[in-house]
Amino acid sequence: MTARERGELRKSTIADVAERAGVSIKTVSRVINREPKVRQETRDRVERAITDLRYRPNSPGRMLASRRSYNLGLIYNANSSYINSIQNGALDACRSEHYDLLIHPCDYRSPDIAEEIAELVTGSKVDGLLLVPPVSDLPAVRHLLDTGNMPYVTISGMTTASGEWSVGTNDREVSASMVSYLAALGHRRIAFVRGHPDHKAMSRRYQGFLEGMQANSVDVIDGFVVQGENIFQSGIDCGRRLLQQSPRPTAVFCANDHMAAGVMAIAHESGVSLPKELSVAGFDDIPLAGQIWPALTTIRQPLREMASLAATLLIQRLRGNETDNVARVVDAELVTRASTAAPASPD
Amino acid sequence: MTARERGELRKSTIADVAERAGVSIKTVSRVINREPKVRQETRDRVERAITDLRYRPNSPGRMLASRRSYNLGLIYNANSSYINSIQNGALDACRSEHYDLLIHPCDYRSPDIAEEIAELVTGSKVDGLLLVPPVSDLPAVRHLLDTGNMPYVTISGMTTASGEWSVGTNDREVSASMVSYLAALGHRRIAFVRGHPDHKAMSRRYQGFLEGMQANSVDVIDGFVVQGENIFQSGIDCGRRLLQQSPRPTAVFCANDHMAAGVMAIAHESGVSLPKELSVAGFDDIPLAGQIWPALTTIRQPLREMASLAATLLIQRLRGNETDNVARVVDAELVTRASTAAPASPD
DNA sequence: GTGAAAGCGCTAACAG
DNA sequence: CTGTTAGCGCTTTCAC
Repeated sequence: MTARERGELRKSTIADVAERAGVSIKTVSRVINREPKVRQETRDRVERAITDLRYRPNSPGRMLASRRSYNLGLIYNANSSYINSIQNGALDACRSEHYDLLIHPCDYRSPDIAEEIAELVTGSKVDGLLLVPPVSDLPAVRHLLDTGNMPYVTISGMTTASGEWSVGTNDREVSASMVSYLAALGHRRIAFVRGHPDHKAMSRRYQGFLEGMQANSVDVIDGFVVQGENIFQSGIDCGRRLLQQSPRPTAVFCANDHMAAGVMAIAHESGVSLPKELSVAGFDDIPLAGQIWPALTTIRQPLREMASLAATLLIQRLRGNETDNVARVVDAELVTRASTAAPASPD
Repeated sequence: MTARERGELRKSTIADVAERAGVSIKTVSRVINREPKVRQETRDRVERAITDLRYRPNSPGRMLASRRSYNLGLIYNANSSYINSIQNGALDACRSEHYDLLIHPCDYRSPDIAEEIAELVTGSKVDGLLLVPPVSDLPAVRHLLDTGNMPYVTISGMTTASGEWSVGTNDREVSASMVSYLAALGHRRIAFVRGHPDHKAMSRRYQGFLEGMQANSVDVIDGFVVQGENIFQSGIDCGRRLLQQSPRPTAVFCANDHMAAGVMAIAHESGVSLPKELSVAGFDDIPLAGQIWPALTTIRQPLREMASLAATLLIQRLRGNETDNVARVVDAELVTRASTAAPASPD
């Protein structure tokens, strides 16, 4: 009678299982790890013992012996509002590959951020890293990734460094297509609210705006491009500045949804009717976009899918399945809702 | 010359540090773990060696030997929209106590959810659990917690079981005070949108609504209490039903902010002006609440603080600092914004 | 197919 | 205050 059967608290170990099944611990290990070379009859016997004893492999023991944690580390800036989707995507992949996710928010202005990240890998808490901007764009972090010999994949990062493992999206192209959409509605006075300068993706969106304007032969008007900071309040501020222009823009394209919500709030407050007098468009398609009124036309950045793909790539990398194409791009798509319409009085 | 100094990839171990500092590995261990009884001079020497060798303690080694993971597991339902605040709160506490957070979303309808959770603890991946409803309210999970001998703290859960480690909030009382606030504005036709029946906290909010109505001698009107499901769309549905009543309610109190946003959207769409013709109030104070227009009057549920407290309690529990008062309550507070006002034509 | 032996890197218990 | 010894529970290596 084992300790377990006597109702004692001691967890059963691989040795208990081996004894009960009448095999060696190595064989139990093989069964646990789904190794092929075990006779079916033996496998069954071991599995029965495992069930009977309610055996569950001890994670630290396995980690120590195998030198793998089966954990991925998700590194992000502490107050990112996008982390939810990314996390969910990463979890989607982890779940199917039997990995766990250790989340590690950090202050991207902290001086020893690279040290902190390195410790996760060097201390064997995680096998690899998933990184999100702006943390992933920091020089110190770049240097760590380039030289530190640690498996990683970035999500939505700079995508400039060659050989970098990354998953990105087509910010620029799709931003241009938003401008085309607005132009097709008849807008000629189109404003743009730029995103935070520390986020490289934001510059790409601005580039896309410029390209779209040019492609549609719409002039970029002085004072119609304003600098925001990605948050709601800066949308309010930028919106106020834009509404003071005369003539006003008929459409505002914002580099993210939070700022678009701010622009809409100030428009409401100023008695500017949406979308009749002002069309507003955002970028990201956060949940808010569908829940404000009028519902926001935006661009769905497939963050969850991107993160899932990133985690899958990372796990492949950890397994040594080297792939040639390590920089992947997932397409974003235009989502038209009620916040955009033809301008009331086309030029 | 050590391997490290030769630029090799092998990570240095406690033995390397001991050798370099001229002490035993046990002394190095003491320094790492901040144990008191080490002479300052020795400590300095060890610390220098650690720096020189870029030594970082191997987590699995320490986990295996100490039988602790220094990880907390955060268990929540996969598509919870509140998890962000909770996660951040838990991380606040973890960070200062040198714990890491392993996140574990699950499908609360899954039959083997208890097994899944048990495995985290039994497999020594985490030392203790932080649980959020509805997962924490499931009978199978309750049973596991009651009998499984695993350290845990629930957040915002049932708070009925005595002896349960929990952090809750005063949903009922504060819901009543929202009614008092609306009544003080002059509202007499107050509607309520109930939350998802699987969430116990939602029933408490409804109870609070009823109590508030009674305390203010306001009648609960037939057809003014409707059943929602916590999500935006159900707010739209419930709002539509309420607006069809005649006379209409002058105020709608919703059991959460998502539903309040839905009510506001359908009001906008129906040309009902907010807050003049209809006041809307929510519960939770999610980021959305401040970003819709008009900004939503709601109740700030201090989820982040609650989670931080829960994690702190859990860590105390893991350290054996038994506390008498294991059920804590953190007060929620009324946040008045622009979505509520005196009714246009008081009865 | 299966097993025996040797660690993985650390801490616990105790000895000094 | 410091060191020695003996594992923690598993995988790895290699032998059979």
